[in-house]
Amino acid sequence: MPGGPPWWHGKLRGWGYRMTIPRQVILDLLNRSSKHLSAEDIYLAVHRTYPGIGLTTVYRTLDLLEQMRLINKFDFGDGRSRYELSQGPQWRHHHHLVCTKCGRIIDYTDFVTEEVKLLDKIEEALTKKYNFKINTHQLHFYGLCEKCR
Amino acid sequence: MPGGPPWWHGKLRGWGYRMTIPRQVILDLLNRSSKHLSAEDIYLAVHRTYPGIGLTTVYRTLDLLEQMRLINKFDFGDGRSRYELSQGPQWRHHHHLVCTKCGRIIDYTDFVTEEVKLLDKIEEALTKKYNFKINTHQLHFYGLCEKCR
DNA sequence: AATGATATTGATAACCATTTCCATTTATAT
DNA sequence: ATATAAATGGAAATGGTTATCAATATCATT
Ligand SMILES: [Mn+2]
Ligand SMILES: [Mn+2]
Ligand SMILES: [Zn+2]
Ligand SMILES: [Zn+2]
Repeated sequence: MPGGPPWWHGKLRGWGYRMTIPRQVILDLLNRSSKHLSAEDIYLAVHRTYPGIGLTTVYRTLDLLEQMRLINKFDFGDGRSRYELSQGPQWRHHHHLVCTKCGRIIDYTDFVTEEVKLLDKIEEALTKKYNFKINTHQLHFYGLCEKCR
Repeated sequence: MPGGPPWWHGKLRGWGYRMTIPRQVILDLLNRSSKHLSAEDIYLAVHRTYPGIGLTTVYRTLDLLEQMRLINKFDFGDGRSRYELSQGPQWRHHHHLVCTKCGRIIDYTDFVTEEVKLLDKIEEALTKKYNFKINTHQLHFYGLCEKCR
């Protein structure tokens, strides 16, 4: 691993948190994954190399990273929360297609420019009208994927 | 209650289901409410007049109505599912503002025309590109409401 | 490099929304 | 009215997530 500490190293310190092995390992996994991982997914993946890391710590770390807004937390309706890195080198703003039959999730970036333009406009108007400070948004399309339709 | 059976009466029969008292009562409550009710909310409200209706039946009925697409099921992130009628006399297409502090949910209809126009266009393109049959969508803005910001 | 304050961890148990089970009741076609 | 399958409700089970707490690891200070 060349090139000094990863990009998120300073973020944790900046928020006054310590840089621990579980946090590094979990962040590294999320950084290398392009999937939408559940807490258990992460626990199992991490467990192969670091059997000492407990599920509780996974949950705690995910909560922490979500509060720092380093990751996004989703509920796609399958009974468990799922997480993805919200920023980083290869990150792009995107939304989701969710198959209600098999649970497959497709990231799409088509039209995001147009979407984000409209959403920004809406955000601004809603902020004024309802005096509501908007931090994030989620747009999900639900339906049947190629295999399931 | 003048005017014959309510508008949803035929729907259940049309799907081959029986019209039972719990189903009538739950649908009537959802029809009269403008809130986003949890299963427990519904159970408690219904329980005052019909103490015999059990929580299990509430869950079962909500599942049924969701499958029939008479209601929408949401997860706003507070650990329980919430439901609203998806059609009916006073229904209008709308999206949601969710306060991450107090859980307040605001329905808004501003810009829905523009939104829906763009979303329809996106839906069409995504359907083609990913061979994905889209049934519904959800757009949530998360932030802090007037009181909490 | 050793120290000490305290942030963090991991195992276990608790929590709680939702499901499963199954005997009983109810709706409806005949 | 009767028969039959659908629907119900209470109790117990399930499963993802959170609370508890003693043990451990981090890191500013020495
Ligand atoms: Mn994604
Ligand atoms: Mn609504
Ligand atoms: Zn599918
Ligand atoms: Zn609020």
